Amino acid sequence: MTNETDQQSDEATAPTIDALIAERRRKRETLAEQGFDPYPSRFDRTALADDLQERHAGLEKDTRTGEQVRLAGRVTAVRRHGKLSFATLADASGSIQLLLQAAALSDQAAAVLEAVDLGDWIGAEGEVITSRRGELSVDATELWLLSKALRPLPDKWHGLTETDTRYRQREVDLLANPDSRRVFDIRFKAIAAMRRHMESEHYVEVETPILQLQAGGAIARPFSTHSNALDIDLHLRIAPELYLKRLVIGGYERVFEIARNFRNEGISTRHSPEFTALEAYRAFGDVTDGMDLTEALVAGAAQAAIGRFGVAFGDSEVDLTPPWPRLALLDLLEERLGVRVHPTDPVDDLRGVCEAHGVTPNPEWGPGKLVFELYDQVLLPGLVAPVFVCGFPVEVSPLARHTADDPTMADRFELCIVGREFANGYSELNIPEEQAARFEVSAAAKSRGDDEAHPADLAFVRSLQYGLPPTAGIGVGIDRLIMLLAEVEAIRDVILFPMLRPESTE
RNA sequence: GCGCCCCUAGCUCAACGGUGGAGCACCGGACACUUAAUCCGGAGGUUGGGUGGUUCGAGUCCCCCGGGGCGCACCA
Repeated sequence: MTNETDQQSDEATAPTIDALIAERRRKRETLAEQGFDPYPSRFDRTALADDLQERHAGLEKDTRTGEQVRLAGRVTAVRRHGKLSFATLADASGSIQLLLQAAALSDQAAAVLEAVDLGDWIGAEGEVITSRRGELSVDATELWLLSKALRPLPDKWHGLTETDTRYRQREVDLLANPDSRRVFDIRFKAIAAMRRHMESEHYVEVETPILQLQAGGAIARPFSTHSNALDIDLHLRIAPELYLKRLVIGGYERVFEIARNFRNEGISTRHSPEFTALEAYRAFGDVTDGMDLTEALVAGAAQAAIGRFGVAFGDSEVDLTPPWPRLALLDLLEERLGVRVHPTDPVDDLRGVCEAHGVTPNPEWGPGKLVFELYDQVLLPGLVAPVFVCGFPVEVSPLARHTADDPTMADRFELCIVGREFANGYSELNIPEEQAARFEVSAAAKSRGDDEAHPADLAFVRSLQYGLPPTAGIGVGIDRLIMLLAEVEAIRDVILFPMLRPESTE
């Protein structure tokens, strides 16, 4: 921290916070003047709070264990009683009480106790005991200030509620709000579990380009940037799909990437401009293997992250216990609409069905897109319990293999839970000529100004000409899965540092 | 992009259009078993910004700007 930065913040904030910071600085300087380093370079700890709590659970009150420990963490509470004080020390594992008797403290410990503020990082050494009231404590004889919190932490009881500050200063949110920690612990446990599962299935984790000449693999508007060295415009990836399939062509028969994707589109409770997806490709598999993998990943993530299959989301209670039904889209639509639709139906008929169910058809939409919109707007919202919806129109699946007996439908599934889509997968289209033809159609649409068309990627077609084996591919929306598991409704609550407008300078 | 709502001390919240308060945190003091410690005293404010408007008087009503939230539209 430089003086320049300090001065800036001094000018930018109200005088009272400056007074609070100045007071904490004064305490730090006092410690330094007494010869105690306020910023030691390291600290060796020998115990974690939760480990002590577990090992000494149920101990009688007023017990001395004889066990000497060194702890480190943040001070979250101090209760001073003249010559006896108590402090709560919180580390990454949990928290434990420090018992601080003036007569037992070293000179440094006494000075640190005098100078300590809520939020400071400290180290403590002492014997594990229980207090007269029976609380497990460390009867400290030594204290070290490890780093001072110059800024006061949010109210320990009420935490931090302003969402703006919670997102902009996530570190403060994390240390003030246990529920925020809970959500991100779920996130990281879920992702770790999925990674373990992929590893156990012998998938190789790979990294593919984020900066791409052409943003392919999905249908979305990309972010743009520029390479100075090459003097070319580039796009941030909207999906890793095409590169992952090229790796399968190259001989990596099972690959996956936990990929940050970027889409220059609307921001909402459910949409973040950068979001995380797990994409996986498995040679010699088809859409059925994709569903098996998806089911194992999601169920395994739930088990690892929250230890149960039941979740309450919004007004819904859902049971994620596998297996989940695999039902044909066209059957589900027939059941829901009372009429059987198919991409080969006359467009006007399909438009009529749309209108009858409150879907306003866009004149540009072909029959496949009309069927898809019926699914998306009419069927999907009612799919609460987990279900694999199988079989989607080729028209809206430009990279998926068509069904053996129906050239207008693709071997593709979507996983639907609580009326939302959580995963998507298909048997990959591996016939170069057919892929080229699909690109031609979509590129023509794109040149007519259709933003929703997939761009033609000739390099990818060339790759397919070297031979993509039969391959199953899946994509799982990680952020939305975490929302479901953590039972939170805003995508920003599961992203550590969500994209926000620039902070106001006023 | 459109509509509705929110922004008051470091944090959490009050204040009919009539002198901006409380709890926690902070400062000084007391206190040897507390745990949202307690008790006594004190300090802390350009009410998101606006030498915009209405009014005798604006935190409060209106307008503009900034940020955020929710809903709708696009999207996963």
